Amino acid sequence: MSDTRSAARARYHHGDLANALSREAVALAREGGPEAVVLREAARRAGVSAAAAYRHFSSHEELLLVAKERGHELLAESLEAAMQPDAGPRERLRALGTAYVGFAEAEPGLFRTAFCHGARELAVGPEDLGEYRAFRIVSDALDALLAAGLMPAARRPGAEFPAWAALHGLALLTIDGPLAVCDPATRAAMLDATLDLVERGLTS
Amino acid sequence: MSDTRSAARARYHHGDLANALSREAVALAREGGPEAVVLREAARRAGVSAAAAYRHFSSHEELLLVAKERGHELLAESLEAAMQPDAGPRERLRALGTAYVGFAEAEPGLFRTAFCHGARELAVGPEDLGEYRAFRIVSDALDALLAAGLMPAARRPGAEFPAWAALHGLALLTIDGPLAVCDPATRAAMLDATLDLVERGLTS
DNA sequence: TGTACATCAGTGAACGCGCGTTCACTGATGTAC
DNA sequence: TGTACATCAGTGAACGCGCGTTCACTGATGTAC
Repeated sequence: MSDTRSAARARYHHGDLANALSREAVALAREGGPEAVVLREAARRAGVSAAAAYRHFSSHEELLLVAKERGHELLAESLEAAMQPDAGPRERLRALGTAYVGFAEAEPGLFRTAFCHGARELAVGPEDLGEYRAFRIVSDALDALLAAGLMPAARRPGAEFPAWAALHGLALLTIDGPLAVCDPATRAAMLDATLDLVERGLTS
Repeated sequence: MSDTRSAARARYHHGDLANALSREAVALAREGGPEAVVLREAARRAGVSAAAAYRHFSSHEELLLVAKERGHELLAESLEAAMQPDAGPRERLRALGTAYVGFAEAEPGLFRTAFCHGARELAVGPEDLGEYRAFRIVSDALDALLAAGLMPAARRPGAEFPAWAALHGLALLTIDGPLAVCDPATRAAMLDATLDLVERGLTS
């Protein structure tokens, strides 16, 4: 009762193994990106045999997918948390971009996992957002920009992609590319320049 | 003499093994991205024992690095080939962006390898371009834009990053993200929208 | 021009490793009567 | 309330696999005399 978690682990029946394995998979992704999401290691950390994982996941790929989806979820939550609703649409957009790159810097492993190659792509188009919640959030920010009359209506359709692309690209150049070895001040300046470009590009 | 290559392979001394292994490493990257660059497989394809590779590369990482660098090289060549010098700076910039995303689509494995995590990052800053030739090319295109008076001088320093980020992000969303499952027409439209955003963002 | 020899670039077998996955099993749980 | 039994969630050993890397070796090359 004082420690239900370790008590649960000590029991022959774990009681919550599916969740525990998912948690560990996410922790592994966090620490080492998609390659680090190893079924045996997740089981090890959950205090359980490797075979036990197969009662809850049909394959390694399925476990990786969980980490991937959780990565997208946490990214989206991070974006939502960064935007206070009373701010103007321009400020919201900038806050969004800052949070996006900030998440990638703070959680590179998870970010890489969320966007890693393979392990099933989620279908999505300019109007069908699928499970990319980050996309939905960018979309809302652009709607706000449009509603405030800061953006030509003709430019609105599909504008999520250019905006997202700029942020996404900067995030990747920051964690895996040339900006990875730059000092924080330079990185902040480049983020600012990118936000300027996006803002100007949308609102001209 | 009629077939120097296979003759060379048949010989006990290969004669050009370092280059052959590099070639195979690039081929593997092309086919399956960085994870596919496997030292043993490169040796196998070169018709040589795995151990032989260690006469020319000190480790698997070194071989991977070769593929990585070659990826950057081919990307740069592809960009250069896409720009005819008689075009105006705006057109050159668009051609550049189109070629960048086009390269990623045509050679996703190589593109992913070029920008893959780990295996030593090359130092580079806004003024120190390092070995990223693509960066230099983007830089030149922006210089041309500036020289033509299409861009405020104050905006020029460090402008490579926002521009590059937008293209890079779109490329990644195209090969590993939501745009991967879209039809070519949608992809082309999103490329266009991104080029618009970049152009407007730079020249306003 | 011919021969001895150092050097170099290969061989192939083996090493240890960690992975995903399967299997026959066993201990715990909970339901039917 | 108590007992028989089906079901379920674990175990642990084993499978085959392919990897990077090392080692003692050997065949080819080219240089010195």
